Amino acid sequence: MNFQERKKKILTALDDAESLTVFELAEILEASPATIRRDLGDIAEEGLLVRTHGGAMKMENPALTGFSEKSGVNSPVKEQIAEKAASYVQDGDIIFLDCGSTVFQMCRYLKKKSIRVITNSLPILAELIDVPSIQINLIGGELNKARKAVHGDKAVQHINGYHAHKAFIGVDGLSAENGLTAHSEHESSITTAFIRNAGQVMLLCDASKIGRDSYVKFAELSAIHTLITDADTAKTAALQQSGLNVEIAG
Amino acid sequence: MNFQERKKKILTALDDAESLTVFELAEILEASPATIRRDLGDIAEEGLLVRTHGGAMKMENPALTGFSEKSGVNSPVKEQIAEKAASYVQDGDIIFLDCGSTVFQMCRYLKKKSIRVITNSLPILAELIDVPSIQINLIGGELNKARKAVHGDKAVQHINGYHAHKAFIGVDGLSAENGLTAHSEHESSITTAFIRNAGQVMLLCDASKIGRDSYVKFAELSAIHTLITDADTAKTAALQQSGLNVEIAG
DNA sequence: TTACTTTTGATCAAAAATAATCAATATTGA
DNA sequence: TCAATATTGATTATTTTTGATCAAAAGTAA
Repeated sequence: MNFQERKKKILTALDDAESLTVFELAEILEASPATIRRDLGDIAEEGLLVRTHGGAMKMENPALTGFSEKSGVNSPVKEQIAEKAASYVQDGDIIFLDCGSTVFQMCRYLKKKSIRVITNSLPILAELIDVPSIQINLIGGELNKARKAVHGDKAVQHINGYHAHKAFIGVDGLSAENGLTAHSEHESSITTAFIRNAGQVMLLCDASKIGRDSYVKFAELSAIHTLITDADTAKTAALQQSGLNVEIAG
Repeated sequence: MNFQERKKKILTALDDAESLTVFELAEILEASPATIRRDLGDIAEEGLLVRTHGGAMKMENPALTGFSEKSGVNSPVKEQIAEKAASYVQDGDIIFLDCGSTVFQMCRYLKKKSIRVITNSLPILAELIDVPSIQINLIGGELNKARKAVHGDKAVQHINGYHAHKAFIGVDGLSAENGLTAHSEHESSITTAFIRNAGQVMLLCDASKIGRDSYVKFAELSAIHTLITDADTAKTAALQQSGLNVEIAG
């Protein structure tokens, strides 16, 4: 049985029982306690259960923490990009965090830092709200329930009232010809606002999106200071020739 | 049994009994008094109960735990007030919901309605986000982690950008002499903004707060259209003489 | 007030659980 | 196929939790 299967079974089992011990789970899953501990540690880090001494308890409110359940498996690639991106954040920074699964993965690596986070993403909010060293400003506006994020004119105006040292953003498409593209104006207007009001803009983007264009063209390549990606130099060559600073993660 | 489980049981037990001794809890949880004392110390530090000499008491206004405030602390009185308040909400309404436990209880009774809710409270957000018939606007600004709500200048400015049919608010104190009073300026400035931008203002307030004054005086009685309370007419007489419309719940 | 009782917080040793390490096995990609 | 990588389970060292003990502090009654 692999990790994904065990994860599913553990969460199902915890849904019935309020809480279970490592040994109970070891018996249910026919795996060793060591494996169960590793699994529980990983799942707890995703915020889907509460680790206790000796076992685990069901999360009371997975409503807003459910980015990982929505996007299924967080790919190792996204994690590497997120980790690299997080390494650009220093204590004392004020940063914008866009909504999007790769940016969300940064949370893990931000928890040890002393920073202020300004975001429109509810999963990010849920993930960081219990970290004492991180202060949070929430972007207000209309709530997009599907994306678990805030958007709209009011949100853009609100972002314009802030200035951050760095912005970490995502896109749907990126190419030397068309710059940054998205598949919705709602999203792109928020991202544009982050770009406009940040000192440095870091774009997190996995290889699959490079060279691909979506239909809303919302920013030039020159708006970005650094692209953080897992793509190889062959794919990013055109971008680098356009003067973009590229950082390969992994 | 581990700490997380005991914590849950202690809070549940305290919800029924008003207060319990260390020895009573030790018996209920089958743990030693030393363990109970440690637990009570830790939980008290989180602000979820009041430590007394020899035991613990229920917190009247515990900081909203988690996003979704589960069972925990809803008194029947607050529920009656909340139900009555919700009966003032009609389909199509745009309403402001303040943060505070009584206003939060309204959520239960709002779920069948088709409305737009504008709020600064994260527990309310979490409670209503999955209701398809309710659209939500989130007030943006600085996040107060302890209260799980947004506040600050930006939040007030943001509220000023909206107009709602009705506002449902709470207070810490209410009297004919001093009007509405609060514990903190942060809270009161938000509530003031709701009052200023709503067509009708409904004040949800249990009997214990009537005739009591807190130290930040932030609005006149005349700002309120209807007081919804469980207090008897003896207590509300002075308020009614000042021209306040009083609705008794229950 | 003073004497007496209760409660507490600190300390400590025992027990339980965990994290780290390592070898064996399974999986993946060339 | 083989080499490289990842996963698993066992072993060991470390950490956490717990209950007992006891002096100090807080509460109570005279």
